[in-house]
Amino acid sequence: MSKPSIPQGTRDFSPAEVRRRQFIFNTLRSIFELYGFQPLETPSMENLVTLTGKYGEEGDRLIFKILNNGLHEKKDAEREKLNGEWNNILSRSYSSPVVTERALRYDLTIPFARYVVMHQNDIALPFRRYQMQPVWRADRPQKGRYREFWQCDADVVGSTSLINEAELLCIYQQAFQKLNVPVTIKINSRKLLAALSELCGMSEKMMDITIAMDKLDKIGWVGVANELKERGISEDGIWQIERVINVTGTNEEKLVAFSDIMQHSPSGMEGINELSKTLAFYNELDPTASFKTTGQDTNIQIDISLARGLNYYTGVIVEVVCSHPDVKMGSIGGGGRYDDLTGLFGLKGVSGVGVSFGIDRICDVMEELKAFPEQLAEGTKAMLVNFGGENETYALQILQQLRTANIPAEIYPDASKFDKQMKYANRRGIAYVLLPGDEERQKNMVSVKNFVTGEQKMMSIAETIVLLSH
RNA sequence: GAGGUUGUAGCUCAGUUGGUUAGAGCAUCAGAUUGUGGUUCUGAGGGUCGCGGGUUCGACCCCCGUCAUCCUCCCCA
Repeated sequence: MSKPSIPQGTRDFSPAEVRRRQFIFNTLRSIFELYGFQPLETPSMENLVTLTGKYGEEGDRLIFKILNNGLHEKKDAEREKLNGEWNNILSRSYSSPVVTERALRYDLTIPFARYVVMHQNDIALPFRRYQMQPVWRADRPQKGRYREFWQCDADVVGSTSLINEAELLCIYQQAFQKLNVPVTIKINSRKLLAALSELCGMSEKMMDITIAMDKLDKIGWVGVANELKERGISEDGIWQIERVINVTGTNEEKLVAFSDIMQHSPSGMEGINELSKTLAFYNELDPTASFKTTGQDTNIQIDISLARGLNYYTGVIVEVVCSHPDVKMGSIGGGGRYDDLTGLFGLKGVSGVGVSFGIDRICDVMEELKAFPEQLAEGTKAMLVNFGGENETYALQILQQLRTANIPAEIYPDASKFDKQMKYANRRGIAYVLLPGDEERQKNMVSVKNFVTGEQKMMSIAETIVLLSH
């Protein structure tokens, strides 16, 4: 009598929830297609070696590994070896191809890079693809964090043009506009972060600096300064960082201030130039232009404290957060430029840039904001009541005609009590109930009851089809 | 890896300082009503109170352990 359950961090989706999620998928798909991206799907599992080492130390630990099967066929000697390896795995963070050589995908970017390398002769560069599939992480679940969740990614590989960055910003902008979610799009460059760590005289501490700075929103400058200290950043370094963080104003003003501070850093100037060009391209393409009165008020903001976790980014990085004051949710999307992603798999010199939508969080946010359109509940339009006997046969004939006319319809499969059938139709929210009884059958008609208004009228099948067709 | 929350019927939850046979709403089934639902009334079934141990004359309640859950930190979408 044990109650059934599902694994931690996973969810069932009810019919209504699936419809809401599909609304998001459909919206994104249409935008991706509009911008010329092509669909791609990759397997749920990858070879473990494809994934390890790509997401940093923390990321590696969160990869779901798949136990090898077919082990019972092993010879005794191999089984003994297996036992040894198994104990190793249990005792520490260790993996062995004897025990596990596959893993569930952790994101869509690395499998995409793997795909590009494997199919480099088949694809025309630059290659633009979108991908909407679930990913898995062995994280501790909590609000807005799941072990199985969906990502929708759009990436371009084989082009270093910043037009790509600008287009991806447009995609973010247009998507969240269509989804009715107010957002702030933060933008930064890893090159600025690299320059900043040079400025501090500690290039090797770039990761420490960026991780600490990324918490600015949460713990404030004092908290960040403390963390920087703990991470071994010098007083002078902290002062340099404070100087940069204190820069405010419009994007243009920030870029001017940064170029003043970083004028002697080639990498810093490069980052500034990238951001400036990206924003210039964006202004030409801006899908929200017609909604704006001036160019001043933009939700795309340069944010020097933006870091992004994945360590393969090298250039422009972006992150999307919901800007509604009542919504407390981490980032709902992110992405950036990775100069040498495919290099990890042996294909040098192919630069890529991409963005990702975190569907599950977007769905949670839209739920909270009641941002879904009302009319998503379209399902069965008409239900035929089952009166049994000859009337049942008659009902099936009507049902077939309705479906031929492309009207979503169903019959109550059992000749149950009338009120039970009516209650069922009511609970399902079906718009029309059709009553094919003795009288109707003899006249070759059917009584049509509108379940919203309660009105009922007997009419021919042809008239019924006309009524239900819109 | 660290800290906290919760666990009682299929679901959502009450349950007094620790006291006899653990309750409600919804859902299910049956009936008032074999052609009229969303909104009526009546009745029925359904619980090893997460699991294990302890304290006690007596435990859903107190203590210890354990498992599950959700949340916070870390990290991330």
